Amino acid sequence: MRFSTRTRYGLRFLLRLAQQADGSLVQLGQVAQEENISSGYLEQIVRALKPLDILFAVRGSGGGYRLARPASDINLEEVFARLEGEISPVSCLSGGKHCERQDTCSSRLFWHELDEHVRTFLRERTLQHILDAEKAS
Amino acid sequence: MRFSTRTRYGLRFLLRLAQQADGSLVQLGQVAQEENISSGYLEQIVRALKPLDILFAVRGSGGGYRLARPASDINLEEVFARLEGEISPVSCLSGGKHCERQDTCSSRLFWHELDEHVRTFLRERTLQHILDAEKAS
DNA sequence: ACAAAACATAGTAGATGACTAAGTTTTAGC
DNA sequence: GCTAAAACTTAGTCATCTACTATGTTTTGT
Repeated sequence: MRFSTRTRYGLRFLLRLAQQADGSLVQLGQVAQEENISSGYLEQIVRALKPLDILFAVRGSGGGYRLARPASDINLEEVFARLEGEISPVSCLSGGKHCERQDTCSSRLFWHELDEHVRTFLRERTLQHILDAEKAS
Repeated sequence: MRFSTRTRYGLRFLLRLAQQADGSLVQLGQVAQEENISSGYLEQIVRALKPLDILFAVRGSGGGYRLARPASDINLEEVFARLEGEISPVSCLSGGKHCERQDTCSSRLFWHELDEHVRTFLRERTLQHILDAEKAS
């Protein structure tokens, strides 16, 4: 049940942007250096996040990224679903896939509950929550 | 965050044993056939569960498996930890591994919370719970 | 003795994860 | 306009892991 580096790096990147309370631009290359992540790899990850409309990018020299929405308005379910591909613990819960064992499967309900449990946790947590928790500790 | 077939098949096998309310023996080959799982693969999985002392095996002709403890006494955390290898969502939470970013890592606390959230869910759920939930639906 | 079961190890093909390489496009500053 | 710095994009690669298969050995009821 391990999350990929994609998700971990992506989260770190977003947190880095969220830390700029003034909404100033942050360059991807700088984050990559600070966090010891290959910048090429991080670019792929950031690209995967673009369709979510949580990033605002300025191209060209002097450009960079900032959050397109307040950190308190970006929950982790959407982010994770995008980066991880699928959050569901088992494939029979996702997409339109139909499992022929569906009717007799005694564990299906359990997987569904676990799925909901994790989703709810992620949905209720925003980037701002993580920042606040960090400060509090 | 997908669970492997190891865990899914292992869970199905245990549920199959739990269904024998009278504690009668169930053969691995039979379960493999019923559930459409390769018996060789299922054997590996079952072997991984042995150190947990939740299985009682009778060898030789006419042999089979049954649960060594009541289904209500087998929680899913121990089972999953065994089959999945590690439940933790990120490696810096598991084992003695030390992450050099530990002190400055703003997401570490979050990962820890998520880890605990899932573990608690699994710990509070037993094989019996799953059977009961199935009957109720 | 034989068959049926549990027990055990090694090997393998395909998928996936985690990147690297090699570009193109946009824009600020000179 | 030229240059440099940044965002943007695609394709390829290497190693690890998943999900098996193959091939046994050992135990035990009949």
